Amino acid sequence: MSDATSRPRPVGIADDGDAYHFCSTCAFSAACLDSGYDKSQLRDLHVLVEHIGPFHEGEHIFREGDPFTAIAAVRSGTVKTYVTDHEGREHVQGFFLPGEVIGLNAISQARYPSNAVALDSVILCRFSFPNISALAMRMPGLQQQLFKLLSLDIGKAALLSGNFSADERMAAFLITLSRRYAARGFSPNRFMLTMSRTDIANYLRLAPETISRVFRRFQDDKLIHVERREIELTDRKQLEGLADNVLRGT
Amino acid sequence: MSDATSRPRPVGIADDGDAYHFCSTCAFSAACLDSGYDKSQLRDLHVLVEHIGPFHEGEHIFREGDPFTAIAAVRSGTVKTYVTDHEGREHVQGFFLPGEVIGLNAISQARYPSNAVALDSVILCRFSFPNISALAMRMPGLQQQLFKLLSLDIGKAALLSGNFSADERMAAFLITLSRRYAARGFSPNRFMLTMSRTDIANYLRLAPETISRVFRRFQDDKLIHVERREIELTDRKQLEGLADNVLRGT
DNA sequence: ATTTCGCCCTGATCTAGGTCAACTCGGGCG
DNA sequence: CGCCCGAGTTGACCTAGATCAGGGCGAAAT
Repeated sequence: MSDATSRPRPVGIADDGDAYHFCSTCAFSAACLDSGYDKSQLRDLHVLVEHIGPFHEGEHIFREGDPFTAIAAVRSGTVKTYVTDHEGREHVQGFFLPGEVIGLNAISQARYPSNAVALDSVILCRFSFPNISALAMRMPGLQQQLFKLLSLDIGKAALLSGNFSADERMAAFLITLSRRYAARGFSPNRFMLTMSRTDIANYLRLAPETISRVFRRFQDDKLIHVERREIELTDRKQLEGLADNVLRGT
Repeated sequence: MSDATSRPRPVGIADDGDAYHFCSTCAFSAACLDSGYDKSQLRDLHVLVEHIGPFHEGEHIFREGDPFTAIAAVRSGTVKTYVTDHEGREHVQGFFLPGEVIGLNAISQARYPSNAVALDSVILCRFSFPNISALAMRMPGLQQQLFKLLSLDIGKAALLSGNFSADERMAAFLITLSRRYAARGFSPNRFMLTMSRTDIANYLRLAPETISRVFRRFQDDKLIHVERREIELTDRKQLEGLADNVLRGT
């Protein structure tokens, strides 16, 4: 999990006593807090976490087939994962915002099954998987957290797979983005689309032209206001309604 | 995880010394073997596993929203998982053959996010999740196995989500079924489709009529021979070729 | 300031697959 | 044995979204 150009910056844990804040954005801090910890565990955490980056736009974090060594939480920026098929068409599998974890689908084959690329400036919290799973053996909360994260991703992948119209898919995409930003304390109704129209298209299984047209129609219907990559959700109710079938209580 | 009509038959472990064979079909026996075990662990296994069923065709194993208590390995039969949307359309999420594990996507919300129904006569190996995850704290191999299973399901879900033609999807479906049967020692080229055309359609995001037509065309092209629910793959090479884009090295 | 280049938008057409309707067939049941 | 019923098939259309082609426009490079 590193490019030639990436510059690893191991940071570990400060010695000033607030060690449990070892990574404010990452999905594991809560688990570690919940679990309590002792001196020996803290030593483990110290070697466990490593902040890497920044990766800049277009830089790859890992590539399909790379040996799996670590999962990583996004600290800042957006990561896109994708695969390329025989005919060279790109299939985008997901976008990962701050706080979300990449690499979980690599565990089963011990290789990353897809490519991960930075869409803007990205900093990661890297966790050696052997180390974190060893640690999970001693911290029930951490094991639980890992199970939850994995289980969550199964559900996430199932969303895409349904049989939905372009409008439904787009609405679900926007609402999901909005909720994820909101969960991290960003504005739920006004944010940047860090990915291109083409990326969105490949993610939603639509043509880029269709993305344009749906945006246009949503805007004409006063559901959103979109300008370049800046978007505002102006009629959440309606959007949620459209997204409902796709998201179903998620 | 039980219907009014299901009849739980706890079986636990025989006292005759070959305790590690506590369930020959389920995905965890290998992990337990690998990990070694001691007397106290065996006591845990004893309360851990429970064979339930048979569920008969159409009988539900769990329903959307049911509180999550256990995962289960299919011992025999086929399980279909699905959700129903606002308009009453059914979205089939997966088919589970002997040896495969259902309920993994319920961990994150502590509720089953979908329905599970028996397509034929089904017997399950039920594992209380609190118990098995507690046990995993002491058996590294078991924890590893659980991580792998979860990770595998993420990848599986991603397959459906790609942007593929009806032919590609169908070929991938058949090849996948074939491989899964083969892995369990059944014939890879001749097996029963335990699900209806409509189920296949809902799974592949196609209309039932399209399933019929693709079957017909595949048969005319000598790729398969299908009669009622019995199918034979007569040109695996070609089918694998079609499926290639979808499966990509899987 | 101008060029260039990569996104993005928009209109005109095309098509894979959906929809609708009619028919077949086999299996359960009186 | 004949009836019924639900699953499957087949053919005739239709439509959502893809594809193709052309053009605009902002940001970086020259």
